[in-house]
Order: sequence, then C-alpha cells, then structure tokens
Amino acid sequence: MNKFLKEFKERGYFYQCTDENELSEFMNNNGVNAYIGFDSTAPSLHVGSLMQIMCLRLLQKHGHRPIVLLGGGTTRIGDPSGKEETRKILSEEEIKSNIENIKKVFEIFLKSDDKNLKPIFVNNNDWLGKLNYINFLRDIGKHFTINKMLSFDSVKIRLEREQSLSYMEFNYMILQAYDFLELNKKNNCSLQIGGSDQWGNIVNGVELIKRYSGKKTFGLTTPLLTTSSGTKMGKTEDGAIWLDKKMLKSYDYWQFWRNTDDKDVIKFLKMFTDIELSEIEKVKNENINDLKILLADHTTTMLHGKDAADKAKETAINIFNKGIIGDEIPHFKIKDIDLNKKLNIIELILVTKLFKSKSDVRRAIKDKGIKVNNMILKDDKLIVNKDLFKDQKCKISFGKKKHAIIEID
RNA sequence: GGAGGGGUACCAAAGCGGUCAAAUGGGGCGGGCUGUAAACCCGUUGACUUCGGUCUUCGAAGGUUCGAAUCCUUCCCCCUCCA
Repeated sequence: MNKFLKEFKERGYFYQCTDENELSEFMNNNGVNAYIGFDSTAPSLHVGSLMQIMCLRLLQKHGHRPIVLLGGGTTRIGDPSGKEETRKILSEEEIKSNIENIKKVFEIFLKSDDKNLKPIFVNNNDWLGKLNYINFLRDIGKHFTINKMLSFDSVKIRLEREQSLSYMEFNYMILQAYDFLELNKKNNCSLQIGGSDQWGNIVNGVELIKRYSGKKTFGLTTPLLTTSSGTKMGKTEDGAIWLDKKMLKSYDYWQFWRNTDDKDVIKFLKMFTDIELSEIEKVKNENINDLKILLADHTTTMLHGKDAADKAKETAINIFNKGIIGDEIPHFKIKDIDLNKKLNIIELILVTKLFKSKSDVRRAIKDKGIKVNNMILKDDKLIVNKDLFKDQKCKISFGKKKHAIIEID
C-alpha cells in the first residue's frame, strides 16, 4: 500500500475511500494535490478540525501538496450535513475576517519552505460568487438528479426528522461538488479529504468530475471523532477548544490534552502528534499520566511553540504538585482605593471573571468550591482587607483547576 | 386556501387558574473517591438580597382575574393532513 495511505490508516484517520486500491497506486506514482474544505463560520478553528489539519500535514510529510479551501462561498449557504437545523447566515465581512484569521492556523501547522509542497489557499467565493445561474444549471445542474440527491443522508435525515431544508441548503452539495471540479481544473486537485459526514458531498464531486471531464479523482474520509465518553471532540465545559492563542490560552490548551480520558490517550497520540508510530508503540505501556503529559507537550508545541508548551507544563506542575501559581494564570488588578471601601469578598471574586453573577459565587461558596489563598472560603459576607494580599497578591481558586490572581494595582 | 397540532429554562420534556423560579431526564458546575482520568455517590443549575424576602422569566403584544406558563384577543414562527 502507498505509504501515505498506510500511515493515514495506522494513525486512525481512515474511514472510507472511493477507490482505495487505485488511490494507493495513484499516490505511489504522483505527487498528489489534495484538498480539504474548512468551515468559515467562526473566527478560528477548534479541535474538531484538528484531525483534518493533521491529514494535510501528513500529506506534506509524504510529498503531496495540500490545498486549503476556505469556504467563503459555501459558508454563505451553510452545509446541512450533520446539522439539525438551518444555520445562521453570516455577513460577508464576518466571513472575510474569519477566513483571514483561520488562515493563520494553517500557516502554523503546514510547512511553506518547499515550494512544491507549500499549501495552496483558495476561497471558493472566487468562483461561486461569479456563477451565472442559467449557465450553471445547464453545465453542472444537468449532471445531478433529484432522485439521487434525495437519497443522501444529509437530505434524508432532515426530511425524516420533519425539519425543513431550504432550497438553498439543498444546493450545498452541488456547490461542493463544483468546488472539487474547479480545483481539479485549476489546481490539478485529484483528492478530496473530509469528515465522514462529508462523504456524500465528496462522492458527488468525484462523480461530477467523471461526468464533466472524464477524469478520475478520489475521495477519502476520516471518522467522526468522539471522545471515549461519547461527547463530540472539541466542545468542553468552557466552550470550544480553539486553535488560537487569543481565544484559548496555551495553558488551557495544554490542560485540555492533559485531561484526556485514559482510553483515548494512545489514540490521540497517534492522531494529534507527529511522534512516529514505532515510537508510540514503544512507550504505550508507560505510566498513563506521563503519556498524557507527552500528548499535551506535543500538541501544544505544535500549535503554540515549544516555549509556550514548556511554560504550560511548568505552570501545571506548580499548580498541581506544588500549589504555586505562576504567570500563566489569569491576573486581574484591583485599585488600592477600592480595597478601602469595605469590599465584600464576593465582589472581589467577581473581578476574576470566573463567575458570571453574585448568585453564582454564593452558590460556589456554599458548595465549598472556592478557595482564597488555598483556604476554603466559608463566609460569603467576609469583608476584604489587605491581609488577604501577600505581596500585593491574592489567589482565588474555583475547583481544582481554575485559578486567578488578583493584584493590587 | 381549508382542517388540526405546537412554541416552556443550556437541550429534551412535564405542567394547563393559586402550593410554579416551574416536575423529570440529559448536559454543565462544585464536592467526595482517585491519578488534574473513567465509573460511582452527594449537592447545585434565573438575578439581587440585610437570607425574612424582592425582582425578571414559560414565542410577542394586549386583555380577563384578587391571582396566569396555565383563560381570552391579535400577531409572529414551526409541524401534520387535505386542496
């Protein structure tokens, strides 16, 4: 088997392929240009897209060229696949700024030094935005039958659930198929990779190209990733795990991986790090917590750099093993004069933004969830005085994992 | 266009004149156990509070009533069936 495909499988990225044997042969004989489309509905990507990004990395590793499609055009429509309801539609300005920001993620994850493997960025708005409806229907629309379109899961589910599917969304699959055709023509792209929920859309593209220009192309899908506990990857208690320093601090990113479920650790090491599989094989029976640290180190280094990863690790050791708070913990400032105003402890705690309301804080105090300078806070009527601030600093902890420092300004 | 069903907190779903800030389940959060894990157990899950209460919520706006998520009117949205 082709070595890219082999590793693709071994790392757990493989779900389905339109024609595995031929693709394998094709990739053996050619440097392949392969594309993955990314949603531009948010200002950044989150961990849910990480497997796809890793796929692009793997392509480069094996001498193939990634094409990153940031769907300015399709984002304006909204993919109904895997969605229960119609998505909100974003304005063009929002999409544009999202795309700019998302691009940065790929600049981090993908190499640009080799001009033959350097990622190509495309925005499907460039061609979808210019389409002429009549021409499009005649050239492209004729290759699709409603009969077939109705048979796709993305459509069937919506119909079965008695949820409305707008004509606009119904067209999404045609547009995605057309994207593939465009990329095939313009960028010699012959492989589309995507999540398993994209299967239908991908197959449509492969078939459209076959009919339109008689060329053979391929589709490859990755499994829909859930954690061992069955929840969707990338969504946690505090929201999405963003691949962006501004939206999620590197310490929190490190923590996310450090807190991986035992059962997922090896799987994640394979999927989300570059550690050679033979190496993973060697260490897989080591202490599970050390492996989690290994995972956290690698993933964080990849995204935020070695320094950030080291710092995050150090911070974690300080917090969990030594009870010391470092710089990675959010710092907040309070004015000296405010301290003289008989400030209630609740108001002080609110400064940390760990809570959304006073009731929230009171509740947490009742649950014994708040510590001030490592002491459980029992009295919600405590008046803040300067004794709480050693070296001008006061530490507020919520649960075991959330901490903040308040400094006198 | 005609007939019917429905819109309840993060989600699902009860309630159908007062005892409803709203059952129950899921999710979230905290605590316990532990390994910063899983499982399990306990608590909690609108806001403000001098902890007595107070205020704002059940698609929207009005109305009836001492009192409405619950009744009436109008409007908006969703679904099913018929044409």
